[in-house]
Amino acid sequence: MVSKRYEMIYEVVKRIPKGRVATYGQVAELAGYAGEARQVGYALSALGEESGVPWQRVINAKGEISARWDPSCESEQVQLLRAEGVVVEEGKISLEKYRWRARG
DNA sequence: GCAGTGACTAGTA
DNA sequence: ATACTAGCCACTG
Repeated sequence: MVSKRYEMIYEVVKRIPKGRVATYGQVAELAGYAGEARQVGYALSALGEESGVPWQRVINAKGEISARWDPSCESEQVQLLRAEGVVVEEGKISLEKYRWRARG
């Protein structure tokens, strides 16, 4: 069973529209846990592929995909993002173009 | 409660 | 521009 904070983070991640991305800090802030960017990544690490959470839409402040225990997931995340229309170049994403805005 | 760890971020060189 | 360092706060043992 995950912590309540994790569920809040998952809810925010699920709110990220298709073809958009958000940074860890942004997700944390929207979830009401500003400054806990690390916890966002930590929470996503506890996710499963069947969790229904679009974890691939969450990237770091540099627009890059943070490495996990398995580096192969990096390429997989890129494929998922590209499938949604997000252009990924050299493993980086233009935050200025694809960053999600909760305000609409 | 203490110590170690982490899918981060911002600052400095 | 890249590389390194410090700060951050919650989870785990």
